Amino acid sequence: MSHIDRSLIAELPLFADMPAAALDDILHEARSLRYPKGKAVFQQNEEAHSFFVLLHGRLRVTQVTADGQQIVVRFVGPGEIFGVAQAIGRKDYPGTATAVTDSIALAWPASAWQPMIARYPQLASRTLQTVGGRLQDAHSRLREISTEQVERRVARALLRLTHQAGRKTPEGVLVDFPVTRQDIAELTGTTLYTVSRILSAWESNGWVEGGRQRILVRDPHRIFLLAEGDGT
Amino acid sequence: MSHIDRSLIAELPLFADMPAAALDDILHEARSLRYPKGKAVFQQNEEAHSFFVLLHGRLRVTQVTADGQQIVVRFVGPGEIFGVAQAIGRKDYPGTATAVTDSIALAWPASAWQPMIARYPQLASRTLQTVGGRLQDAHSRLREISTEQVERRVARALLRLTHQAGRKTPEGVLVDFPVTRQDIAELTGTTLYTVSRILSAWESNGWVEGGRQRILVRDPHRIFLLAEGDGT
DNA sequence: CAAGCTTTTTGCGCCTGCTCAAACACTTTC
DNA sequence: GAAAGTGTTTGAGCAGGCGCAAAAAGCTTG
Repeated sequence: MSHIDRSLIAELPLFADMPAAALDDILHEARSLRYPKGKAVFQQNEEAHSFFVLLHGRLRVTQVTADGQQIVVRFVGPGEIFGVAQAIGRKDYPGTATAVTDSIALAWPASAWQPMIARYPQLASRTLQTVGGRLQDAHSRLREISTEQVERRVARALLRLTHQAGRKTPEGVLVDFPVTRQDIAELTGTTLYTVSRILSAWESNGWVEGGRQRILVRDPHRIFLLAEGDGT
Repeated sequence: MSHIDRSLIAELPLFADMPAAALDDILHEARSLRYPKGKAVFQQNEEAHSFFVLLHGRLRVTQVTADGQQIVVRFVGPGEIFGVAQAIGRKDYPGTATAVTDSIALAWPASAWQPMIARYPQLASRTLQTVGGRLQDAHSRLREISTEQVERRVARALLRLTHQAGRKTPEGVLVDFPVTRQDIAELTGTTLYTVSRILSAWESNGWVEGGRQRILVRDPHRIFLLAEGDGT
């Protein structure tokens, strides 16, 4: 059995202020797994055999409808807990998690969840906060998709992406993982054609710079105004 | 200080299998409050002073956008915990909860949450399941609103309403609290005009029967087919 | 029971954004 | 470095559903 060093997780909010012995105890059941770009960590409807903490990389969580349409539920970044299906009372995963960059995750068997929160109740409490935050995100998206026009929704999605994974460059803020127009369409409830048109228009204004699976925001304030401002 | 009988909550899933002493302990800090139809239990952005369990009645939870547009987040029914803002790490309520029928709720001060889950960890675990369920609902709605046409979304919303609060009558299933066309529009991300047109069309087919703040589903299977079926 | 208010219906015109098609650009593979 | 694969752009046409307006239908209040 491979040993996992507690320093890998000691800094994460989920495990903050936990004694070293507790961290070692928690890590005892964990495996560390590599997911090369494109590989799925788990599939929608698959039995929820594990839950995870992402150590490195980036995942895209999607759901497909009965007729094959897809939406992007969220992107998962380092330090986040994910795949907590059994914690919210599900037997299977409600979505598919796919690595969009080479990723490393810790995995615990689903059966470890109950004993773990029994011994360390703050884990339940912190997971509740995480899930609560996701619920609010989902409600924000519902509010936006219900009431706002596509361009504004795309602006908001782009801002979120830069906050989640923005890397500052001399040119502006770059979304630091591969994102397709299709991804943005599935985040905002529109089509890849419409996203492409909107980004092209912004690019011709010099506000962003596109590229294959690449978006650089040259003028974040401008995008912010599109997202939040009045019609001016 | 008024005493609240533990029999009021002993049957609720949230408190299932808890000893009588624990229930009494939990109830010690609770107040029971009446909300006549139309009164708000709490307002969006208000400081989250309390969390609640609904004993009787029905609430509508809404959010308004900066420019005054509104969406319906959910309806709350008897037995449900709600207003758990502080449990998910918020200082204020993210939405407004309004009684749509005369309602009675138990209220605990927000400050009681941490001690309560420290003493009864299963409360955190069960709240996590509740919030997780809401997250899945929100994702379902996002999926639907992103990928489906309005008529199908209205069909789904109507089915949900009948499952949440349907009363069987000889004529069909009646949604057992006042729902306006506007409510359904705000649930499905459309306008009250479109909802009215759709319900009128269904009514002329004999599948539903409308009325002021009233919807009777005469042919639930038909509505189910609209929601789930292929295009036939 | 008349007046006033809220909710619902319906008509009409229009626009946002979708669909489909085709070309183009960039990467990866052999 | 050609070929194949994947992602992006752009045009043209069209329609689902929105916005507005006005009337009708139900409550409810004095």
